[in-house]
Amino acid sequence: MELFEERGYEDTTVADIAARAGLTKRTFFRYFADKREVLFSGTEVLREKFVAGIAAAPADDCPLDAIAAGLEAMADLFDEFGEHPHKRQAIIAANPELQERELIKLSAYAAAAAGALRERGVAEPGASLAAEAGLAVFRIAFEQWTSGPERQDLHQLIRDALAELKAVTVPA
Amino acid sequence: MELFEERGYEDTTVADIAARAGLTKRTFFRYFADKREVLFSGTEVLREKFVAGIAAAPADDCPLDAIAAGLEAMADLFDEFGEHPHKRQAIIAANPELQERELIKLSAYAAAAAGALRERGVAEPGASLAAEAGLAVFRIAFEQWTSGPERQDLHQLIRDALAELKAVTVPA
DNA sequence: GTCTATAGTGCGATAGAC
DNA sequence: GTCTATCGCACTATAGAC
Repeated sequence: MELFEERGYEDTTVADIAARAGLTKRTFFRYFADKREVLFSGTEVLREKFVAGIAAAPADDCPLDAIAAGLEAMADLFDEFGEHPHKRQAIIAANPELQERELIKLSAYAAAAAGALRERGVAEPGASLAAEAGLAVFRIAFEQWTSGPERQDLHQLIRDALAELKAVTVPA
Repeated sequence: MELFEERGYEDTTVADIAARAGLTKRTFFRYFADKREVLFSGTEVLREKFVAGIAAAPADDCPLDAIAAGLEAMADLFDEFGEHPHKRQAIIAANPELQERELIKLSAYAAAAAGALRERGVAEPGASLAAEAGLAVFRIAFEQWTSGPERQDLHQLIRDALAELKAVTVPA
């Protein structure tokens, strides 16, 4: 993170990162599958919270509301991360290759969420659709949270986005 | 496509591709920003159809239905492509890096669709949410179309997925 | 067209923990 | 003595500079 903030992601080589950590390039690649992954490892906690939140949602929640419960559970974690998510997101926003990795991670979250819904008895393709729609809610809320003017409440942004999604899916 | 089908994407080098086309590696990179892009260039037509379809939707369509109209317009094109989309998708499905590129392209479609909705007077963040949800519909329908058992109707799959999405967003 | 930097891999050597 | 982490080095392919 220090190096990425100093010189930017592209101008930081894996050798630079390894040297700063007191290791060699070879060892870096023992821990991270590729250079991008260094910014994305350690996010398994988020997915676990997400999935657990879906499982713990009230049984009579509709699929999308169950996903929303998972998103809010996940949002709890962000409250404890301080400035880190904002800095990290700024780096990602500046690099298309990092955005690609971000998208595939979110896509994995959607797949996990769809699985959690199926556990609740939701059939396909409804489970996958609700999961993807829920992730759309998260993307928009998170984007507002990181790029927005001041310290906003991520939970509230998620709830607002969810209501907004429901509003655009019914005839005007 | 020939080389990718013969040896797989990973085991085909840019030099191989260039040689098969009677060109040099350097010329390949004049046409394609990177190796992956060779499978994704030429898709601008799809996005244009998509956006035009949204603009042409009935004025009283709700945002999501306008997106659906765009998706169906885009689906018209696939009817003319024969076996190509299925072959292409099989190659993409086998390679995570290609999936990343696919996701960022779809994300660009969503951004374009959100723009088209704003042209129709839909405010943010509703426009982006409807666009992302609509793309979710496309992803699921397209996935069924390419991986499904037999020659199915993409239009019908899109309509079904749309109905399914609406169903999972309302209380049970 | 040439030349170079960097990502990423394969393999073997080495050192330390238990 | 075994197991594991790091290292060193050679090598290929992408990608970009000139």
